[in-house]
Amino acid sequence: MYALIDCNNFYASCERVFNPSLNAMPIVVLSNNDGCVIARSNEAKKLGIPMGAPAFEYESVFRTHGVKVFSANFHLYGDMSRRVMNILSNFSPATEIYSIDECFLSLHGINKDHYKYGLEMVEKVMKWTGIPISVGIAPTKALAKVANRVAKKFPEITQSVHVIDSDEKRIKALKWLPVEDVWGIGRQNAKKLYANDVRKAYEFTLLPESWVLKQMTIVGLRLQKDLKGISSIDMEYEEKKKSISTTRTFERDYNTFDEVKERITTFTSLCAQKLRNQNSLCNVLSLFVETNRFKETETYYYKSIQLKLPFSTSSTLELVPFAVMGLKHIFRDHLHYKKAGVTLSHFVNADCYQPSLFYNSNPKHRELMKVMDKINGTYKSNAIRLAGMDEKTFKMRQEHLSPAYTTNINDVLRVLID
DNA sequence: TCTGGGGTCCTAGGACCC
DNA sequence: TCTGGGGTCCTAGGACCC
Repeated sequence: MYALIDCNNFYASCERVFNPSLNAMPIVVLSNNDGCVIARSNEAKKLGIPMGAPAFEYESVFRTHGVKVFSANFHLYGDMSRRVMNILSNFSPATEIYSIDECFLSLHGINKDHYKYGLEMVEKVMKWTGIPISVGIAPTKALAKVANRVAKKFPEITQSVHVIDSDEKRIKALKWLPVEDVWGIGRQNAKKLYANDVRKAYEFTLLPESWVLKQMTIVGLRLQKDLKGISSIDMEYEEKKKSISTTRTFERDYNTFDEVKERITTFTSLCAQKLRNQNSLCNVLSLFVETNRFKETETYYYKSIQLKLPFSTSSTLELVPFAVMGLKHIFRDHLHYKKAGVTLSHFVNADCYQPSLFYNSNPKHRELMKVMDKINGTYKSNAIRLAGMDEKTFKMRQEHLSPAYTTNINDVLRVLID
C-alpha cells in the first residue's frame, strides 16, 4: 500500500499558521512580481478566483470581498514544508517528497490499520505545525492520488483520510472522478479521451491497452495499469536534481545589454549556489531571453542557447563568463526584454567524476566557493557576490509580503515579542 | 501599467557506427 | 528495373506535474 499526503491549500495555510486572524477569511497568494494567483484558501476558491488568475484583473474582487492578499514567501513555505516532511518521514522508512506540499509513503511492511494510521498523520502534522493535510491510501501511487482527492473533497465524511482497499471502493472512486482530474492526464490527453467518449477515470481503465499505448505512449499505459490496481509507477528516492533553473519576469522592461547581463550573472550565480548545495558539477549551461509575450503591439522575441562546457564545474567564477558569452549570441538590440533565465544540467558528482584531459575547473575555486557559501549562508545572503551582480538580487514587486516567521532572526524575534 | 517558476519523462528523428 | 541491415547515441520539443 502507498499513502499520498497533500497539504491543503499549502501556501495559504502557511500564512494562517502565523496569523490566526486569517482563519475563515479568503486568502490568495501571488506569484513573483505579484503577478498571478498561485494559491487560494477554500473561501477564495468559493469566490470563483481561478488558479493562475492575473492579479490585476481580480483587484476589484479582492477589494469587494475583503480577500487577504499575500506575496509569495518561499522562505516560509520551504521551511514549513521541511517540518511537515520531517514528521511524515517518521511514519515510513520509504518516503518520496513529490513536491513542496506532497509526499508519498510506502506502507510496505507496516501492519497497522491504514485508516487509523492516516488519522494519526493528520493529527500529528496539525498539532506540531498547524498545517491541515489530506491522506489517500491505496495499493498503487495513482490510486493513492485518487483516494487523496476523495479525502480532500469530503472532509466531514472521511476526516481527511480515505483508504481504497477493495475493488468496490476502487471502482466507486474512479466512477466519481472526472478523467481530466486524474494524475497524469493533462489537457491534450483529456481532449483525446473526450473525443472517445471517456468522461470518468473508470471508463479510462476499460480502454484497450493497445489504444492507450498508441495514443498516450507508455506513460499512459503505466497510469492505466496503476488505476486498475496493478502497481506500475515506482517510488523515486533520488534526492538530487537533474537540472537547476533560475528564471524571472522583470518588474519593468530591460532594454540594454548591460541590464540583461546583470540579471544573467545573478541567475547563474544563484543556480551555481544551488548546484554546490547538492554537491554536483554541471556540464551544460543554457539560457534564454524573452520579450513581453502579452504585448501585441510589439514583435515577440524568444531565443535560447545551450553551451556545452569544456569541463565540469560548479564555480560561479567559471560559469558566469560562459553565461555572458551565451547571452552575446542571443541578445538583439532595440528590444524590450521582460524575462530571462538560466538552467544548469548534465550533472556529475563533485567527489567522483571523470576530469577532462586538457582543461579542468580551477581547483582553488572549490575552496573559495565553500568559504563564500558559508559566509553567505551564515551572515547575509549575497554578502559576498560578483561585482557584476546588482546589490538587490530580487528586484520584484512584493507589496504584500508576510514576515519570514521561521527563518529570519529579526522576524522570529518580532513574533516572540508579539 | 499589470499576466510565475521549477521540475520530470518520453519520443521521433537525425547523426553516427559497422 | 534493381540501391542492405542492424544498431547506438543524442537532442529538441512536447506533455505532464506542483
